[in-house]
Amino acid sequence: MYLDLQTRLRNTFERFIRERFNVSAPIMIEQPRRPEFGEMALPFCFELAKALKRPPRQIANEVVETIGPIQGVARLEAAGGGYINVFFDRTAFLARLAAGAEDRPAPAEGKIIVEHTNINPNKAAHIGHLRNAALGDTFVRILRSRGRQVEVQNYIDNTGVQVADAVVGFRYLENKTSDDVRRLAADPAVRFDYYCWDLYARVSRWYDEDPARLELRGRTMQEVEHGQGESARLAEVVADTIVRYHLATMYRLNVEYDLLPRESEILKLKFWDQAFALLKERGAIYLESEGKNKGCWVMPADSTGAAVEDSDAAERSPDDTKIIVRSNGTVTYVGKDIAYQLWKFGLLGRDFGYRLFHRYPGGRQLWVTAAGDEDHAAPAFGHGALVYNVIDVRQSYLQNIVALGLLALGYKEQAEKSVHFAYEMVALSPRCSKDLGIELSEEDQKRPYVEVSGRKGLGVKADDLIDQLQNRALEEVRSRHPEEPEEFHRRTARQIAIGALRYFLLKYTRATVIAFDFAEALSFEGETGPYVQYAAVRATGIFRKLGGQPDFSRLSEAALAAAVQSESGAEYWQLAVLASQTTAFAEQAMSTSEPSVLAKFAFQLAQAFNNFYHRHPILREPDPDRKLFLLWLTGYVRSQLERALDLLGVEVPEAM
RNA sequence: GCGCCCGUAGCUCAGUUGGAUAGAGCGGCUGGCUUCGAACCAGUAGGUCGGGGGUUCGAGUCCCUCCGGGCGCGCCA
Repeated sequence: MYLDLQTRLRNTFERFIRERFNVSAPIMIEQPRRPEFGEMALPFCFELAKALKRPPRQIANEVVETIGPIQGVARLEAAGGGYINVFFDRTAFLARLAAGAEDRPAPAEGKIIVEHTNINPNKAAHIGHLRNAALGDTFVRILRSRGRQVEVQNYIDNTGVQVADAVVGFRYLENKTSDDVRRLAADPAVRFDYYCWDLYARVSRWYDEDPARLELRGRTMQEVEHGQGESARLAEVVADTIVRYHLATMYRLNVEYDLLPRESEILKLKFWDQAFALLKERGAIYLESEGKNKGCWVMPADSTGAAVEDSDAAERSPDDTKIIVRSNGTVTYVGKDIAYQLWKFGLLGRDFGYRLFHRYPGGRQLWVTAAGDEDHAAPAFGHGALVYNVIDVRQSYLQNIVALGLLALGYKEQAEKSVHFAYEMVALSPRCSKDLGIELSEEDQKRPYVEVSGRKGLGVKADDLIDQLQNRALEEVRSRHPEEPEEFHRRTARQIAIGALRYFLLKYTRATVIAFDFAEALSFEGETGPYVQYAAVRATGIFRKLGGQPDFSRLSEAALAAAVQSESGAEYWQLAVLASQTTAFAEQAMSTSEPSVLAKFAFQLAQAFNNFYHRHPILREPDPDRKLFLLWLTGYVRSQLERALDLLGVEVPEAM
């Protein structure tokens, strides 16, 4: 609705100024600062002033006088130094909203692959992982709402060093066999992921005490990669068990996946060998014959991961290359990542096998890669037209190298369509570290925040935080609704806790470091998820009291006109027109890859509704036509709040 | 050293490819529950947008420079 009108305006003005002034200019549309300035403001006359060498206000006047009527627009007004303000035909706009008109997404162009979460399966998830998943999942929801076909992948590095470290811990620090660990993992009294969290920190300290012990890690890693023997069996138990924990944790936050591509299959199916052959064949990498990188296969790249000027390989500085294959013949992490990225675009010439891993209660199927025991009825994975990798900003260098690898292979388009969806880390505020009982060095105490470290066991575990939020919410819900059954208390507390958590993680822009603080994260007041949920719940409450939805087909155009022209008409109108912008904000969140704009919008709409709710006692409205209108408006705002929250992955409770 | 990011109210943050009088939340102060349930609403105080130059009709936004902070740049992942 709103978006359609915006598009219509843009096209109309573009055509008009091209015909009248013989210039083409992009038409920016912005939100006026104040409601008296109308619903949309166009500042393009300022731009035109330069080309035409005339004062902007004069151009604005001319445009307003000569452009003629535009469908859906009541009037145009030249304002300020040269703005054109657009005033909608309010009654017509509301009538179309009431008739259920909606903005349609533009036709989609191929599959989008979004990779997110990607937690090393050797310990419990922490708050940093939650930010990744919340951002990734919200972005996916937004893409899907705009008609895009999306495949969500959660990459599992089940043969990497971190898993090897857990194996070292069980095998050499605790003298456990794979059967012992299997029993431990199956013991309902043990939180296996928490157990591993501590074990991982212990192993890291154990290495620090005697660096010679790192040799054991190297050997273990090779055994794990090889896929056979006791270490490999142990690794499988650890990784598989912890992946299940991670999926359960993420499911608490309403996050689901389509596919778990695993490193073990990348190895078994020789993805790297294929990529290596391609890279050599096309000259993307070469064997270094001298210098410190002698014997390594390297790719030209500068220290930011950007391409370097063509020059003779012999003269190139070792600093302008990135090692892809080590001198001992083993491949680096980026090498495998290049292979994986090629597969995502369907460029590798090789595919995984798949088998069904899990069926979510809502019906979505989660598949995992397989080799040997695959199910041939699996859907077609990969072959993306556009790929988003949701990884924190510290991975920029490696993400650039991956894209550069594609470019060096001649896949310019796919290199451009490899998007690093970057975000800043979640760190701990000094106060938070103190709350956790963490001793900080003097140096760390002076810092604005402390980095989370899995190695040190320094961080807030995801499930601990969710539990805390849930307990707080539970207390609150119980005291407010003592008459309701325990089942209601638990369900509602969960919805509120997740609403608070997801909103908290999404309200910051991606470039902002979140210095985690319990007081802020645990708040249910002010700019929080529960505030927005509460606004929607209040609207529900009105209809509950009323005993159901009235028949809105009885809402006449005359009643709409009377309402917007009434004393409070401007208020009603502003609320309605704000609510009608849900899709426009979703579109903006998508095009800027910035979910926070949608979070901010949801809060703004909730705020507007709460104000309206406070000022207008709807059920006591004496005029039946007006009452029907107010009920319609309430229902409409509620539906839009629910939509916005759904895109943020937040549910609306029945009552709060 | 090179590259990227950040610096806006006491605190935490928004600020729409440069636009109209810089906005929220928290905290402070004042007021509002006989109600569609106050997880709420209203009012109020609080700003040389890190400093300095520049670009232009117009700069929190772009450029340069300085200051302060963070993160990258490994035969780790």
